[in-house]
Amino acid sequence: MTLPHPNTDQISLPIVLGVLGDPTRLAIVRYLASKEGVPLNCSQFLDLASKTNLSYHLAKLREAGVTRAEVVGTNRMITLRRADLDSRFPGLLDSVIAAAVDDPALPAVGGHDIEMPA
Amino acid sequence: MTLPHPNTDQISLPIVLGVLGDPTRLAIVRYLASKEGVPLNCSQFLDLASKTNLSYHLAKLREAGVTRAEVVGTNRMITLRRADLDSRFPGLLDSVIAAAVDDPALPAVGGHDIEMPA
DNA sequence: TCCTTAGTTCAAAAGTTATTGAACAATTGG
DNA sequence: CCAATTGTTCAATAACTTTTGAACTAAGGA
Repeated sequence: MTLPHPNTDQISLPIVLGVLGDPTRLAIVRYLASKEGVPLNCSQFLDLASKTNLSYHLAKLREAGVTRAEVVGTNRMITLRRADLDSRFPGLLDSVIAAAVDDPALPAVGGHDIEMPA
Repeated sequence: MTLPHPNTDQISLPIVLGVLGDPTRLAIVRYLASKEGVPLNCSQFLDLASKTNLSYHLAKLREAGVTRAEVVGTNRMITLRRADLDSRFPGLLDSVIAAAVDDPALPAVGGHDIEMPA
């Protein structure tokens, strides 16, 4: 069970820009960047949209080549395709993320802090 | 007769990305970047779309803060708002343009060379 | 003034994207 | 096996975007 992803050389500039031109998806990318290395499942993003709608936005990000989704049990572990994006469009992701970090208009993931189980 | 433009601090990241996520508009921006310093009028871009449609795309770019349009007689002289974009989103425009220059899928402005009057 | 050039505006049509809820599938833990 | 968890798919709808042609404005040159 693997999900379809474009190869690095198939990643399209206008498609990536179009996909990032949505506040929900930009918020997802910003959060992924802030947790780089930590694979996150889809439920992390339920602050941003309904489950169904997240499935849609996460599929857009994956199909554009911005994220990778690995199936682990019933979870999809989502990561940024940073190395692929950096090699395809040098500097682009860094500048987008830097700008997104400073954007107060973007919705936030996890307004309340992560709870540790007791 | 001046056209409405956002202030630098009103330029929105998702709106800019969304506006650039269109091959016609990305081709316009790429061409403007290749002719930086030279103000171009709208007719330069008629290779890319009909006059009416260009008016629409150029308005989108202007309203997003990507370009500036100055009214000179019956012409609108279009320039990239590079300094404003660089200050608002450092590195973003450079990386987008660098990637766009290498993108063979984008439509070209002026497939034939500019004709000098005899 | 009349004609041309440059570009806009408007309304309609076509196309695309986002959002929803209900139903579904697959894995895991009890 | 059963129930819960995780996420997808589907069809419908709503909302937005793109494209078009016809009509228009405004400036400039003959």
